[in-house]
Amino acid sequence: MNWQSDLNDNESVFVLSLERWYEYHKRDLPWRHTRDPYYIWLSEVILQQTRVAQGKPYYERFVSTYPTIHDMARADERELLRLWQGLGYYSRARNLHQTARYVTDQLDGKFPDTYHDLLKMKGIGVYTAAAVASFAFGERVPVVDGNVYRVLARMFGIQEDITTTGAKKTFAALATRLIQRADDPATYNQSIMEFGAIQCTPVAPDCLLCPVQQHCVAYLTGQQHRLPVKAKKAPVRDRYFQYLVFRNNDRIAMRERTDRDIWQNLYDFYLLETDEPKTALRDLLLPDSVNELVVSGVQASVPAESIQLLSHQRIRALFYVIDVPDALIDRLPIGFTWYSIVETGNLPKPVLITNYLEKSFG
DNA sequence: AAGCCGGGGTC
DNA sequence: GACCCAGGCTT
Repeated sequence: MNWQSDLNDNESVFVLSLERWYEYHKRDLPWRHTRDPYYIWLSEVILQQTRVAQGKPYYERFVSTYPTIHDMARADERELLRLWQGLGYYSRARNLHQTARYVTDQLDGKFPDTYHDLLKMKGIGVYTAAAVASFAFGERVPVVDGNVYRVLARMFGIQEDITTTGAKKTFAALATRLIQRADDPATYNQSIMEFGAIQCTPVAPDCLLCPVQQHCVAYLTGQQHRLPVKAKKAPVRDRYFQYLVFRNNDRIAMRERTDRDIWQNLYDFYLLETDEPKTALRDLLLPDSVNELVVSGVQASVPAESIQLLSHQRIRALFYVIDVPDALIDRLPIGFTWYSIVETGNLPKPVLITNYLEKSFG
């Protein structure tokens, strides 16, 4: 036996062991009872950068609200965004809607059925294309997600920084070779991700009960805690949001966010962003038209403060409630509309805003 | 290649 | 507080 077939043997044992492990340890998840590409796709988009436990209730809600891709295509985008509210990365919801409409209107409702064609859809990248192609259509193409990077880096002792382009090619090539040894490509793809989620976890992997312990370079060399290698991200940026919450009786002024910024297409209040933290209304430099509302109005109580942590930003928000006199209700800045408290409940909003409304007006 | 885009769970 | 999650898009 030459060195190459020996290596292949090792890889085959790894692949077949994972598939066997999966049949015994897999969780019972709703999207594992279907091969309908619409449901598979929906679940995969929801699960992008999202834990199963967080995404599952959203999946149930989407499936019951939009039983077919046609239902989703027909849906109002605002309603879809509201259903997505709280899940984050809202471009996923907008892309979901676009792709649903594209498949319904341009492809006669027939979902693309190859990795190659799936990649062309909005919001479907290499991971999701591979997931749908293998789970729904049985195509032999490997998924490479965060779990796979971790499992492969440990198993094969790969030291490359997984954030680099070179490493992505290394892992993709290895994954492509491995899936050739799989008994069933869909099962293998599921198994390596499930294995990463349950057994080969980021911290405190359960190596002592690991079925491929003796094949794992990291375990055999005591490196499992420091693999995969991943470059540190830039520190989170601090942002200071001063929200003017214009109120008139039981109505509040809100607008849709349209800038190239966080929370696109979600609703919030009049916003002044400052470079430094502020604590008083009089320190804010406001446009004259807005200042008119402020000086003519009555500031209710002290501003509420709230901090929202994103993966890349720390938002420190202050909410100043301004009671606008009836005479000035037509002077709202462009884009703003009065909404009753009840109506604001129907608007898609960032969690920061939802929490604030709940706390102050709920 | 690097930056941007959420929110939540876990240690 | 740090890490990271069934990533993708834009520049």
